[in-house]
Amino acid sequence: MLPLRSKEEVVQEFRIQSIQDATMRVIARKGMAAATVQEIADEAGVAKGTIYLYFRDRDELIEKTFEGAMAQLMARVDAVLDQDLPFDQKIRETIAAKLAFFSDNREFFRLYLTLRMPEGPASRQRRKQTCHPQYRARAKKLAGVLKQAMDRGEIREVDPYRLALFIMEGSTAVILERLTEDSSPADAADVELMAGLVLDGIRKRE
Amino acid sequence: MLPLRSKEEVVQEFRIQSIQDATMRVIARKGMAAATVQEIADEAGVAKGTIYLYFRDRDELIEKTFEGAMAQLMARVDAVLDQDLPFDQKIRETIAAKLAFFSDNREFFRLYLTLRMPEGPASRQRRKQTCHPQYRARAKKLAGVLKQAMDRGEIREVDPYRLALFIMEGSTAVILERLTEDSSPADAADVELMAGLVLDGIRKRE
DNA sequence: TGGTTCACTGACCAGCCGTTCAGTGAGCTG
DNA sequence: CAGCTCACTGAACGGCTGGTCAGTGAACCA
Repeated sequence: MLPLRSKEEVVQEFRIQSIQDATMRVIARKGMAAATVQEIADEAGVAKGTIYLYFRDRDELIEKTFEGAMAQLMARVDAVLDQDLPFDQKIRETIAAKLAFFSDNREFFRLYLTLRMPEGPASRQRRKQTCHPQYRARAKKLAGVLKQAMDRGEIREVDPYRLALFIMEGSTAVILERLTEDSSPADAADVELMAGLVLDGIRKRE
Repeated sequence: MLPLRSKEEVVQEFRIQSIQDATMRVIARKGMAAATVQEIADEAGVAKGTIYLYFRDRDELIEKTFEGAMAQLMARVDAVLDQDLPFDQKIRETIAAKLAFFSDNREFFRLYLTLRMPEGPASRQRRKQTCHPQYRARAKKLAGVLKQAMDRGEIREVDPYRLALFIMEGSTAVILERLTEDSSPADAADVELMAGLVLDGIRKRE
């Protein structure tokens, strides 16, 4: 019975994961720019050089780390959007999923903040462009769902992409605020607050 | 007849302004972290040392620059909020003011993005904490206006602060998108899109 | 058990950038 | 015009950090 992964592969994967986890923790503490390779190495319990066995350079490390975490969030949201649910339920669950994700990965939210938008044009950055990855892709996906609802006449017609941005960013802001207050009021109430705003906002005018 | 400002003061003010303008341009081009003092000096047409005659260090330079620009935006928004207008008009004009400001200072919006939220906890940052200044103050001011409208029964009751955040960030996202597309569709339409969403979203339920 | 491999280590290096400060010269003053 | 002032300059400095690579030793092999 052959194992699916060789022992080496398992070890390697474990290392990569440890280092990425450490990266997230350090960035959560210090912020993007101040996170040094040395500190990440210390946090991961390895030598600095080891990191360069698994990642080409600091930029790749951060990019990969971010992509990994982002993929998790997207997977959760996509799971909701792809389900066959009534429209308003999708909105509610999308928001709830995002909220749950940020609660699970409190530390991650700073990384998210700093990477959501690119820092400058591709040309001539001190640190090579550190991706703002599937931000648009996510917005477009939501826009698609909204468009469908418009076509079915469930909500009124507006520019779906801008509406998607408005919803995404608005709800993110509230969610982040919720995390910044260390208090943790009932999640459900927050979801209802936001979903209510959005759904009333785009309801057909009589 | 004594001049209100001595010649020296005028020159000094001019220098400070040139340097701050240059700072904004460089940050707009390169992003926050990659903006070096040397390049700012070149852009302003002065020697690197000169900058240190007017600003304690790089952090103070960036902070002051940001505060200056921010004050402009706040002044415009405050002007609207303090007027004696019907509530929905205030929402519309607030959004319009923000849109106009970002249009006038396209370059500024990157600075805004990077500074909107703090990068990390005060402790042990490579660059000393580079302020996220009156973000909360602005949100609270808007929250106050919303609260008044609730008290007067014009809109339904929800947590005013979170509502304010939702509106601010949602509309900012759309405005930034508008600036990123180089196209410049009619401003009025965008204002109506957002104001419409918000106003319907918080209208009293029948 | 001696040999070989190779993941891992961490001292070291090179370059970058914020900050300083001795020097310069334009402009004022007596 | 001599002398002084002081805003301004930019070469030099020092600290920091990303990236390197010769060395180490545990694990495996023959």
